[in-house]
Order: sequence, then structure tokens, then C-alpha cells
Amino acid sequence: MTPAELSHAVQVAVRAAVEAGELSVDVPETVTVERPKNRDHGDYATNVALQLAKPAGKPPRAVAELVAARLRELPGVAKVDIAGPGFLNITLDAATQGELARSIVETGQAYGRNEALKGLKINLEFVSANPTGPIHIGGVRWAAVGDSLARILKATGADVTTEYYLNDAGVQISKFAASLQAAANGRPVPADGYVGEYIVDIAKAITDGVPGILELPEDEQLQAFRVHGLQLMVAEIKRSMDEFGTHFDTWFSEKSLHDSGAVEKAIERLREQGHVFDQDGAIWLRTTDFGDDKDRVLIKADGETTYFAADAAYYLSKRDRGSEVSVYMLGADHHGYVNRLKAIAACAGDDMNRNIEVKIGQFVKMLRDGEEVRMSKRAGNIITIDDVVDWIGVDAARYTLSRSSTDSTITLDINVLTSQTNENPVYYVQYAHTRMCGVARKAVQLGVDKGTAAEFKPELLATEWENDMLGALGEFPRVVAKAGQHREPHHVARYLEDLAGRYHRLYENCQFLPKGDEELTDTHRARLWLVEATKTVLANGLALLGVSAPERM
RNA sequence: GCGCUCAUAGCUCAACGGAUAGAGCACUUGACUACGGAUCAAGAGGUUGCAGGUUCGAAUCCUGCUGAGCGCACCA
Repeated sequence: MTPAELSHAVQVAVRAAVEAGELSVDVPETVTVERPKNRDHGDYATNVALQLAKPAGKPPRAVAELVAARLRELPGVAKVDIAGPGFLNITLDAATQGELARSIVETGQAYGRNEALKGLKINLEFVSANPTGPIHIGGVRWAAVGDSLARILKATGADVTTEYYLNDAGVQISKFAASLQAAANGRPVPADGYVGEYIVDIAKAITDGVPGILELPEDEQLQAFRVHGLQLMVAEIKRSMDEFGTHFDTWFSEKSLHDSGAVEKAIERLREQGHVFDQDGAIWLRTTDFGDDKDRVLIKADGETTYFAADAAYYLSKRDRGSEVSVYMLGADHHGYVNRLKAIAACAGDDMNRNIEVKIGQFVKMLRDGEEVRMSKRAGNIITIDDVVDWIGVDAARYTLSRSSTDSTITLDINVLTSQTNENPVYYVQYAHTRMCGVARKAVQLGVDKGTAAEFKPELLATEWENDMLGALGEFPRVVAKAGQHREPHHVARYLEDLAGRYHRLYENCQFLPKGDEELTDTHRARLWLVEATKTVLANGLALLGVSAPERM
């Protein structure tokens, strides 16, 4: 019996009590059934009686008794206790619980998928770092979290489009081009220009690849560096993302918004909604109508459109392309943008509490020899995505960056991650998977297998370790759904760590295969089903994080 | 000055408003004639920054305070 089925059963029990006239309350739409931390509290616990006590006008324990009496009648339910202030602690038959192992094995890669966000069209934009330099550590966090989130949202039934917004227009690109030109000509980098080895490398790649570029007139030469530099930098970013296992469905060009007239059209649309006004020779969007600190300029007095105008056009583009929920993942230094971005949606007539979500991710701090390594694209002393991958590898990088809530700043100690990689929990999780593969290999060696589904005897999975494991496996779809709904992939990572720990304990306490001269028993077979189910969940979970599930390490 | 985010074990971090706040690492003590010891068992480690409030119940929600990071452009 899955948690979802049990939740439904509890709800039915409440309804029966109401229909029998024993309870006078509205039947709740959903009933929370959770895995108690303390196993003395049964396989599952529900607080439904506590929540219904007040509206029913009865003591919680009295309500609990009414529900418990009905649950006890259900097949598969072994015991129902009332504990504490009125919790219902439910214990299932071993066979009912054990059935889950077969069900998971048969569901395979699809186990964990759910429909919590069924059909919801989500546009997920992340990284979107300026193409004026390599992706730095902050962007790496978003690459890991954003890509994992996309996988999780898909597993939760959403229709997801991932997107990288390329700021390929504007002043920063001009500075980038000027920096390349200066480097190529052996001139000092202009003020506010970009420095760093990558500038020299790209400049060299351009002069090598475009013969005669240094003989062009100054302005033509600058334009050539702009075009080729942008091209090379974007290619470099795409390569890094690809190697990091991060996929974007769309690479969206800011320049295309300007070139196509989308920016002007967006302003017109916002004007029709009545939120655009003229003042001091500039054209403004009245974002203060929707919680922003101040109104924002769309077109400056000199006639130039602002970056904010492109943002507005970009939001409308996402909307026009079918997005119901546009999720922006921004760094903590951009938190001031939250209100103005949401105001764009509101000014366009959308629901700013539903159609747009802006997630703020806290910084990643890196330590080396106990000192913080500052990251600055302009200083040239930067930690790039390639550095991180070289140091700790894709799996460890993705896992480490995905296992914490984006709300918290995280500190990565380079010395620890480079010298003692086994301190990273990803190895703990991956090792559990390799051990399960080892069991499978050993079984083949012994010439035994778990038998057919019809031969599987779920009631033999009765020890506390097996029960713990089954309970944890049953949680997986709910964990994925929660991670998707909260847009927080770290729930999946933490769950996998817990699962790996349970597996290691199970391994210590339950023999899966016959030793020496022993015969293969039904208990062995049942446990092999459980091991395979566990392996399935671990592999599915790691896949959601974009981390490999190795067969050997 | 205004605003956003954060504050949990020595460290890095968890905890749909639920029961005794948990993992990993580090530390102490044990377990390898094994299905991979990259493991397990046990121990120690906490007034969840401080003070109030809300309720059956608060690390979680509300208010104030303290501390930290960040942001407050007709820049991009």
C-alpha cells in the first residue's frame, strides 16, 4: 500500500464517520499521512484527528477513535494506535508493505514520476550569465540546480522549457569587444574593460582565425571582434554547459528582441494596459502600482531603450510562447529585481503571484587554505565552471551544489574537495548503488535470481531494516513532487542520502544471497526484489540530479 | 535611511506548523574467514542569535531587537 493509497483510505474513513452521523465536519480534501521519525509510532501517522477536533467540537482523541475504528477494518492494516494528543499511528501487514518492492521493480524508471504539476507549462530560465566571460561559480550553482529542477519538474508532470537568456546586446558586449581588440593589438585594456587570460586566448583565436583582421580600419576591426568574440564566447559557454550535463531547450538572444521590434511592441502592449506614462522626456512603466519601489524607465530621454524594456519584452515573449509559469533563477545580488520583474507581469495583465516566480539563490563562497577566494569576472581572478569540474568532477560538483537549499549560502572548501573527495556525500550515495550492483553481479555468479513476480513472497520482508527500507522507498514519489512544487531539488538529494544510509544498514543486517553451501530461500528471493527496488529508486533519484549511478567505483 | 535574504552540533548543511531538532565530516570506542570496510554499531556534541506573540503543538508563522550578506540609476 502506498502512502497515497493510505491517505485516501483515511479520508474515506473520515467520510464514513461523517455519514454515520458520528462526526459533524467537512471532509478534508487531502489527508496528510507521513512516515514518523520514531518507528514506535507505526509505519504511518496522520494528524487528521487533531485538525478535525476543533471544527467537530470533540476532543482530538475521541475523533481519532472514530477514524481508527474504521481503519482497523481495512485489509492490510495490522494495527491502529492513538498516541499523544491524538495522532493516529498505523501499522501495515508485512505483506502489504512488501508488495511495494515488486511494484517498484515493475515500474522501473517511471517510479517516482507523479502528476502533482500535470500539464503545467513552465519556462525555467537560469544561468543567463553575460557572454563576456566564462561561467563563474555562481552560475555553476544555477546550472546544477536549474537543470536538476527541470528534470524534477518534468517527472512531476510539468511541461518544461529550459532557457538561457543571452545578453548579446548593449554596453557590456561593447566593452568585451574593445577588450579583445586591445589585447589583440597589444594595447592596454580600456577602463572598465575585461581582463583575464580568456580575453587573451579569445583575441588570439580571432586573429588566428580571421586573417587580416588587424589590418582593418579601427571601427571595422572593433565590429569584427564583437561578432567573432561573441560567437566564440557563446560557443565556449555552450560547451561548458554541455560537459556539465546541463541542457537548455532555448538560447534566447536579447539582440533578437531589439532587432525584431519586439521591444517596441511590448511597450505598446503595456501602454494598452494603461501602465505606461511619459515624464521628463522618457517613457516609464508604472511598476509602483504593483509593489515596486519606484517606476522604471522603458525608453530614455535620448531615445535608447533600457535593459528593463528588454526584460519586459522577454517576459511577454515567454508568455506568447505558451508559458503559464515563468521561473527566473537569479543570484542574490539581483534580489532588487524581483519586484520589478513581477510588476512587468502584473502590468501585462497577468497574475504576479502565479504566472511569474523569481527565485533568489544565495552566493557560493569558495575557500582555499582557509581564505575566501573572491570571484570577479573583471578582475580576471575567477573560479570558472571548468575549474570546478577539473577539481572535483561533474558528479561531485552537481551533487554538492544541489544538496542545499538555494536560500542558504554555501561554502565549498577547495582543499577538502580536491584532496579528500570521499568526504563528499555523493560518494556515500553512489557507493550504495555500486554495492547493489555488486549483489546483482554476485547473484549471476552464483547462478541464482530473485524469481518471477508470482513467486515473490512480500510477507517475508519483515525485519525492521526491511520495513524501514520499504517505507522510505514508498516516499520517493512524494519527495519528487515536493521538490517540484517547492522548486527545491535538494529534497531529492537529502532523500537519497537517507536511502543510501538505510541500504548500508540493511546490508549489514540482512543476508541477500546464500552463504557457502546454503540453498537459496524464499527470503533471499524476497530480499533480492527489495535490493532491486532500492537500486531502481537510487538510480532514478540520481538521474533527477544529473548525477551518474555507477555500477563500479 | 529604505528594502530583500539569511542566522540550527566544532565544520558543511537538513527538518509539508507535528511527537525525543537530524545527516555527513571531524573526535572517542568497537566490528573485516564479507553479498565491495568508500561500510556498520556505540559514544560525545544544541537554551535552533535574543525577547515577546499566535495554538493542542513553533527551528518553521507574526512583531521588535542584534548580527551578517546584498540591493536601492534615464547602467547593463
